Amino acid sequence: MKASSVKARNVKASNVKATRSAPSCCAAVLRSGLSADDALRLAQSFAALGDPVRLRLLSLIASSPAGEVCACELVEPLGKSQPTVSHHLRILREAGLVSVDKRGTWMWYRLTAERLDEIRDVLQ
Amino acid sequence: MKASSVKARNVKASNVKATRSAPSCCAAVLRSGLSADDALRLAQSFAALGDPVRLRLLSLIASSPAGEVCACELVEPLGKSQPTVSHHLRILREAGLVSVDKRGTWMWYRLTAERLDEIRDVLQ
DNA sequence: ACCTTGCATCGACAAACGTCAATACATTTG
DNA sequence: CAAATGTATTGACGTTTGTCGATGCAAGGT
Repeated sequence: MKASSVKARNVKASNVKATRSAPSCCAAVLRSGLSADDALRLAQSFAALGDPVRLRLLSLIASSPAGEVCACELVEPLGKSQPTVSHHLRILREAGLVSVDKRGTWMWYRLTAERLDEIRDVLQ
Repeated sequence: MKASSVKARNVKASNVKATRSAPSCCAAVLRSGLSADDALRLAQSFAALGDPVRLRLLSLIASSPAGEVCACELVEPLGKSQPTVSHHLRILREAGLVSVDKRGTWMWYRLTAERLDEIRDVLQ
């Protein structure tokens, strides 16, 4: 019993700065140890998926026959304002989950399959 | 004021068996349409994964040889307070990502593989 | 040039979240 | 019983997040 309760109480210390390189490796996170830094980066990816509007955005883009969707087609089906949709698309972009191609006035979004694969593998 | 109700003796554990729960199947979300309701439920699961502390908790539990870990062993390695760890464990529990077994004074946590599989499949 | 359209950014606001100290609860032990 | 220990809950706090209206900014069409 008494498992180390008298240990340092305040170890706020996130002294972790020795970021392990090989950022994309971290496969099978659920089987090995996970550093605080790795956990933070990964959590940001999952957080990007942790919103219903963003999931519906991904779904809309994914189910497009052409593999890409103009941003102008993403506002109405979601029932959110245009700035809100733009905001969510930005988060997906920054998380590497979608890429965008500007053609004329239009922004065409498509999924980034590699990133989705990476995230999926983490849960393996 | 979530007014947590029941005292989770054995937690409702996995009701996921061969078939998915009642709501809907929502497999391969990224290929078909996603209703607002489905998106909300799914987003809650991803949101549960969207925090570095919770990812490290899952990692610690997953990497345990016995397949389960006493909550008392999860506080110190995270450098967070006991209430904070308890809070995160609750979120993981409610997301169905871990199950808990109370033995004596101790709470033993283990991963819910089925739920992790479900979530992973959604990204397929 | 003007006007129109598509999209991003800004500013503000409420709601949700992560965190901790204090406290309550439950179980084991003396 | 009482004391001790492992966990959960409460209450409070600062921070982050989702949302929208207003605005800015390109690019096209007239």
